[in-house]
Amino acid sequence: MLIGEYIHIIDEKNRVSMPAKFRKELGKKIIITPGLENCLFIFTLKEWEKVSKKLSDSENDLSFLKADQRNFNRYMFGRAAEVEMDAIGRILVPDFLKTRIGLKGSAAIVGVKDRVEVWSEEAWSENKAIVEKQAEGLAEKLGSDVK
Amino acid sequence: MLIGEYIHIIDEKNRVSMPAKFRKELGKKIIITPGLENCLFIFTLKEWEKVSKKLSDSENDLSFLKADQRNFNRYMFGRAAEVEMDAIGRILVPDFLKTRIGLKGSAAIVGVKDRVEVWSEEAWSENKAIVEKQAEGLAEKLGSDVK
DNA sequence: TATCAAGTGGGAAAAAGTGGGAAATATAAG
DNA sequence: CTTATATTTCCCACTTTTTCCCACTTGATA
Repeated sequence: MLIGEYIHIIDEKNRVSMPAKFRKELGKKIIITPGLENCLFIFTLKEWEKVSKKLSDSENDLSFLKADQRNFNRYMFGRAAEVEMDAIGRILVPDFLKTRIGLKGSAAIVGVKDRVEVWSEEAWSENKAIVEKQAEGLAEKLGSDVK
Repeated sequence: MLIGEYIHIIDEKNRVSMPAKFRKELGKKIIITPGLENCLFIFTLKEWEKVSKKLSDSENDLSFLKADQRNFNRYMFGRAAEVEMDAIGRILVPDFLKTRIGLKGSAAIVGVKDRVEVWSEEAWSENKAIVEKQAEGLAEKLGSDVK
């Protein structure tokens, strides 16, 4: 399972180290796409397989209008890139994705179960602050509900 | 069952000894996450399995299409870490969790049935004082009620 | 007092992360 | 088509962090 947050540098060559703890699960090749809320999504090839199948499945219950769905698919597929890690676990972030989330200097690499998210450090801490407030109610469940 | 409180030092390498009495039940690998009221939760892998299954929408492969779900998953998984005990029962507290609860110097390690909580010593004694007061009131109420 | 278990501290080795140069490839110009 | 220039890829080296191991201390026990 991909969990935890790591702050890594993105260098002048657009390289970012994947946390060592993620590497085995991610594999050599990964898919990177624009995400939601100003971050990027990274999927394993396997996970991407699932996701893309679901997204393009006309039987799905996404309750999108067709035009919306087409546009969303353009968004997800049109800007997805397959990237390969180098020998020491770094990936190359394509320029248009980097620009899209205003990435420079430090990036937050966050494991979210089956996917990895890439944030600019600032955006990540902002999002954290917001979510923390919202999540207090939910978090209560975490402590007491579970048996 | 995990019970009792222990005050242990967190050293400059962010290591904390798990109380000897907890070690067997916790196992070698544990999951540590932010908890409620400014403490950290430690779960066994088994317990974590339950918690995460229950709280994340794992039945839905496209849970990332829902904003609430996205943020909750970030909250759940993004700030969790799997850590392994060293040969003599210490764990490494990730920096971002240590910072979150203002941990330094001494930590209170508290068994709460099937999880362990980690507090900064000060926060723990404050919390204890509050709870104790509440408990007195509660007991009094119970005593006078039952007649 | 000797012994054992638990907790603490620290040095050395290994791993992870970062930076940069050289080789290979691609792009553009003549 | 060839040469020159820029970009990308590959590899090596440095630095920092993490991990592993050993030793000391304390307190309880026999």
